[in-house]
Amino acid sequence: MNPFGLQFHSNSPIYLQLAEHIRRAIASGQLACGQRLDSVRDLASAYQVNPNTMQRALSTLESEGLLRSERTAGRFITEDTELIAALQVCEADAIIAQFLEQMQQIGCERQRILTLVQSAVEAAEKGESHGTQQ
Amino acid sequence: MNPFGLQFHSNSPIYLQLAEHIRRAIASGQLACGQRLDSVRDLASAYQVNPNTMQRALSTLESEGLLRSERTAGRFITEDTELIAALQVCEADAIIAQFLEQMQQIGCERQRILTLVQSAVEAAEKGESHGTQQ
DNA sequence: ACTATTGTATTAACTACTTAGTACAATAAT
DNA sequence: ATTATTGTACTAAGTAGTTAATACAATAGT
Repeated sequence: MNPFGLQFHSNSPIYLQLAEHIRRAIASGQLACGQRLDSVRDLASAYQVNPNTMQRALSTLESEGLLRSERTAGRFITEDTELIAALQVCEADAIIAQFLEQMQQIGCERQRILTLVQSAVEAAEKGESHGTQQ
Repeated sequence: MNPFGLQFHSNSPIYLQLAEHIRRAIASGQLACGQRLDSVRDLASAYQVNPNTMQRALSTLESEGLLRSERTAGRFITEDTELIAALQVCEADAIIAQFLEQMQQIGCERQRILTLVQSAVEAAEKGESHGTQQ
C-alpha cells in the first residue's frame, strides 16, 4: 500500500488513477494553490510506480491546466483559483451523476437512494466519532 | 452506441464493463430469475463486441453463481433468489461506499453530501416528469 | 566552472485486453 | 441420420499500459 492510502485496481490504467487522485487532492485544497510538488522521481518512488507512469499522470494534469512545470525548478499547482473552484464543482457533479446512474441501474428508486445515503452518512458519522476530536 | 445505452470507456476492460452491466440487470430484476439469455454470439453481436469478449464476461458471472450454462440449451439466470437479493444489497453498499469515499476525497463534508444528493434527486425528478407518465 | 537536481524523451521488453478466425462436442429440431 | 444451434477452446495478431534503463537540456546551488 502507498503512503497515500491509495490502492490501485487493475481495471483502469495506473496513470489515470494517479491523475484522478492528485486532481482530487487539488480540488479539496489538500494540495494548495501555488504549492510546489515533489519531483517526478520522488513522487514515483512515494507512490511506488515507475517514473514514466508518474510523468504521464502529471502530464495529463498539466494539459488540464491544473499543474505548471518549470524547467528545472519543479512542478507547481496552478494559482488559478477560479479553475480550482470550477474543478471542485465539476468533480462533485460528475461523482453525483455517476452515483445516481449506478443506483438506478440496480433498480433503486430515487427516494430510496436518499434514505440509503442518509443512513450511510449517519453510520459514517458514528464510526468516526471515536478517533476525531478538534 | 449499443442498443443497451451502454457506452464503453477505455479505462476498464470491456469484459468487466459487460459483466457489471449484466450483473446490475440481474440485481434490478430487469433480467428475471431463471430467464434464458440470448446466445453468446447473439449477445456479442447486440453489444457489438467480439464473441470471445462476451464469453469472458459471461464466464465471470458464471463463476459468481449468477448464471448457469446448459451445454446446448443456452445460459440461464440463477434461480437462487437469495443470491440475487444479496447481490442487490451488496451492489448498493459498494456503490454508496465508493460514492462517499469519492466525495470525501474532494473535501466534501458529510452534511453537504446529503444536501447535494437531495437537490440532484429533486432535479432528476423534475427532469423526468416530462417524458414519463403511467 | 562544477555538481546535483529538475523536467523530458527515447527505446525495448513484458503483460493484459481485444479481435479474428477456426474448430469441436453436445443436443434440440427436422 | 442430418442439420442447426448451443457452449467451449485454441491460436495468432494488434493495441495499450507498465516497467526498466538510459540519455539530454536547463538551472539552482556550490
